[in-house]
Amino acid sequence: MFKEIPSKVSFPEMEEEIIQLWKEQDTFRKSLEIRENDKEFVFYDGPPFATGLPHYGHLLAGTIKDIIPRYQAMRGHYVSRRFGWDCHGLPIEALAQEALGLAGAPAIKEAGVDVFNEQCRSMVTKYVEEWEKTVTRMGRWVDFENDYKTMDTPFMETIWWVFSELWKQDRVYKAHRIMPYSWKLNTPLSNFEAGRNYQDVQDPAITVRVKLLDFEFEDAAALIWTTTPWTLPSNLAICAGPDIDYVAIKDKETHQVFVLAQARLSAYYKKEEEYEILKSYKGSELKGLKYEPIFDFFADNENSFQILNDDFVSTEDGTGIVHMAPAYGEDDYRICREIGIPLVDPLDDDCVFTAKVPDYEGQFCKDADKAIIKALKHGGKLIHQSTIQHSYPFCERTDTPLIYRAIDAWYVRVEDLRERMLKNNESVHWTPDYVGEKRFANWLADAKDWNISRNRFWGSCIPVWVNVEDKSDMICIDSIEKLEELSGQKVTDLHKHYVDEILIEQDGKTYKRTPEVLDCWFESGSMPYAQNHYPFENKEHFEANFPADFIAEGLDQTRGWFYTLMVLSTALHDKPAFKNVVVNGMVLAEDGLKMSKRLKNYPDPTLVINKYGADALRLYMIYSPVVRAESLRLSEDGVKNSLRHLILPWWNAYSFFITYANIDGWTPEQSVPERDNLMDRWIQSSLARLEQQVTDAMDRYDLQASVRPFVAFIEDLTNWYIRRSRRRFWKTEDDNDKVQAYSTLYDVLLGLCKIAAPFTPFISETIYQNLKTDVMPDSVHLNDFPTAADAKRDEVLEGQMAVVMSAVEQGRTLRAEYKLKNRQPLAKMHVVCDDEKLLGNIQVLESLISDELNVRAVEFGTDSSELATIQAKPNFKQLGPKLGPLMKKAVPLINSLTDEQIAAISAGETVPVELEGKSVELTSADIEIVRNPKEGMAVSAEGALVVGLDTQLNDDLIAEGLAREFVNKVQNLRKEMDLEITQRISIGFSSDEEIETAVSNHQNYIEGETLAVACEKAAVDVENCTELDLNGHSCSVSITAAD
RNA sequence: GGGCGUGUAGCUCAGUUGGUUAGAGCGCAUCCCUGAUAAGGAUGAGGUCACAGGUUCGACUCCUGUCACGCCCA
Repeated sequence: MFKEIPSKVSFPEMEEEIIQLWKEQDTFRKSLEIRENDKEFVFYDGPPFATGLPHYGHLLAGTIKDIIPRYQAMRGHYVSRRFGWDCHGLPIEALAQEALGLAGAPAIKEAGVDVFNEQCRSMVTKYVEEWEKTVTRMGRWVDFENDYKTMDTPFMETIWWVFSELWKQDRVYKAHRIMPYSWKLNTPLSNFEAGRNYQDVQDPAITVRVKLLDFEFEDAAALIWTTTPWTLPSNLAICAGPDIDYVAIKDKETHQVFVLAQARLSAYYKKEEEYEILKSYKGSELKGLKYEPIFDFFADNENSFQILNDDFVSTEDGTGIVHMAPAYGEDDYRICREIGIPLVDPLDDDCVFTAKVPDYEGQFCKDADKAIIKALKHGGKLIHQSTIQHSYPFCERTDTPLIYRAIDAWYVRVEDLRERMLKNNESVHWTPDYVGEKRFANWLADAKDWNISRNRFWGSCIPVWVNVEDKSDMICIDSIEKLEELSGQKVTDLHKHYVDEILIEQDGKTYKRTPEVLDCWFESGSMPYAQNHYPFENKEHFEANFPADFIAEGLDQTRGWFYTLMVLSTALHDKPAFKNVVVNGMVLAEDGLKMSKRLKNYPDPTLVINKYGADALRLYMIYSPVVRAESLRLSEDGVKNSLRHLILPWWNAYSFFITYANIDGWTPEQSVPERDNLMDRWIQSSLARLEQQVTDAMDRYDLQASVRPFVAFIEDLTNWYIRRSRRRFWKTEDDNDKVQAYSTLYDVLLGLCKIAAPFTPFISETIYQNLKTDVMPDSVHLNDFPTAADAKRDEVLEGQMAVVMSAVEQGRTLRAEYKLKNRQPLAKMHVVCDDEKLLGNIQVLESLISDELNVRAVEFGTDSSELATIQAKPNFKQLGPKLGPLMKKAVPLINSLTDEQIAAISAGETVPVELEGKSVELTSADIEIVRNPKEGMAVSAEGALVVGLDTQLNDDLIAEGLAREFVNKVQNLRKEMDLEITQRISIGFSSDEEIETAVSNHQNYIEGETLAVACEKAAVDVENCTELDLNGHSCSVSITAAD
């Protein structure tokens, strides 16, 4: 006996039970153990920041990261799945700052880096429990016990090793980075922090003339515009856009010659009469022109004081020529660095001018604006002066304006790796392909050196110790052992507050660690090595299992994890770090906007799971374009739909099986291998097809395509196989056919569980648990994925069935059209097809058609002329290339071919047609024959198949129709009375003569269908009788249970 | 501003190497069936395939441009 299925099933509750079962039986661990000696399928988990609760993006990625490993495990691989936690970086620092009430870097330093870092450490695990709960609830199998944390000492030690490898390759260098800087706090801020306090301010906006040297016009000057006059003493270049149009003009009032962008003329002159255009230039033509330094503090600076070109220049404001002070602007820095202009920074830590600029020494930079403007005016260099109101970032803590300036930074040289990275990327299989071939490849082709240092606290430290006397003298540490050896101290923790205390004394020199920590992307990119503590441990295992077979993350990781993995694996091993990658798109709210806690525009994930179940949510997400990097508008209705559309029908099929198997006492031991019934062979073939389709798609990592065939299969199973086979399970005699039916449905349901197991692990398990025998593995997930599909497929039979289904569909359409309800039997149906072979195929399945459409006989034939007319249509695909431009003329000719001509062509003859004086021979391949039902007949035509219904009714048919009507009403009454399916009854009825005759003529049928021991004309018992309407005849019926 | 992607029915999405009647589900309407019952089935209405050009005998599909949206970068 199978376990009875409760009449009301709650999928979420069922899932909770399965989670409990897996926990008790330790199924995940078992699934690993049974594969221990098999080939590894290597999966890397990209570590999430656990600074909040998981959202749909995580659930989606988690589902993908579950399905593929589950599938690969069932395909016979050992798939270890270690969860990863990203512990370092700003998100967690922000939480710690909040908890400690510290508003910025100086406050942290003041409170003590040790206090702060320990706070971070204690908070990392804050959400771990919730994460584990949700991830587990989604059905994801992942190892939380052997997880890796980026803050673990072994992990951090490997980070040092990775860094040292780059160092050895001379790939690490120090340069600058332009960052927002708080002069009040003496510290750089992250761009993230700077973005949180914008204020509207007024700044001076001045236009300055820069005297051009050796220009074709005398006394000519380029005009530049700036809102930061204090950066002008540090001006080292000016920049024009290469494609922007510039003009040299003569100011009619001052007779001076100015160069500026043509598009900006109107900003400086109200009328065209005020100037004369001398000549036009492209920005590229101005490139290289020298000019006289605005101030002479740095007049000797290398390569300086020339016009440069860059695309960043716009003509939206200013003059179209941009002043460059490389120490104070990101573009300035980048462009000047490319050309080899060393930066100058005459400000001290407080942003006060130093002696390098003696005129303004001691003045705070912004306060010097006035004096600088005055000096410019004095020197005749100021052309225009105004003020501008704009929004500008301020320091959160001190409410003082931030200064963008060059900060010391560490870089990894990446630009020379571009070609190797591109080559390595070619061997990666991306899903979808364009992300790798276009998006990622483009990004690699233009890769910039990677800034890996952060002026923060909670992170892996840059393992470089610098000679306090000579900053160019540095020692790179590659292991704990080495640091202990050089410092003579025991090293227990690699965080900043520990290692900063460690000094190295060597040859009488003292070395102190550089204060920066590493970008946490450096850690995620090092994860393949660091999670294994490579090369300190697991050396062989790592090397045998690198790169990973599979990773999966969101599209936003193109420049994140995917990139850093590629940079480091290319630098260290000249290989990609992963062979296959699935890129998912973003999950949006139903309104197409980002999900927002504030707007509450999305349903809480937990609520959705508890309402519809994780399987439904998994299916919904996977069966959508979001697994192909497109965005998904998540809708609760969609989740509901996947439940109703796939899970419920599947469950109903299973429930049907259990109900009848238990009634008949059928058990798997009674299973037989024979399949005499074509329906049985057909559904097994369908299952085999499903198996093939899913395997194909999964091997391509195409998840959406893996789910799609389930829809068709569930349809086949429920709406054709079971519906058409129900009677085989109901019939009372326990014959061979019935046993085969049970055997088939059992096999199919069991097979379906296995194929669906990676996608819907819960319902698959639930059904499996009830179906499995003692000799089968304890869990569906411990099975091998079915792969014997080829043997079970019968494509001929599948084709036959498709035609039968088409015939039935046409019959249904005709019944609907002629308002003949299915309970009314019809005498005859015509199925006509001039393809005898095809017809023969259908004929085999005659009973399916007659049964389904409730017709007494099906007449098969090859001559459709009585039912339909035929017409020829051109076969465009065939004729198009043959006729070319004559095609249009040929269409009406072919449409009007006579029946005789069509018959001749289809008989294999060729028929000549006149086209523009040319004769064209039409062959059977050139035309398609279309059949049109004759008017006034119940006929339908589709392709080669013509179906006709005999709509004539006689007394006999009407009587049978009434009997069926009678059965239907009685069955409804049984249900209303809540009778057991197997309960026997007695029927008493009273009605007119026609009904009486109908009932008595079909008494056996009625009693058989309704499980009645008697069905007799009886006096009406007013108490227990129900008044029925049988096709217009009234009838009183009373039903009583018969022992 | 740049790279990539997306735009097909009211909604969510399919649509094979270009072939003339562009499909499915949901929703809606009408009907059917009900011993699978949180069911199931059929039929119908609903589309200038974002827009504009081009290539072609023929374009949802290929090319160019425009617009809208998304992701990343600047």
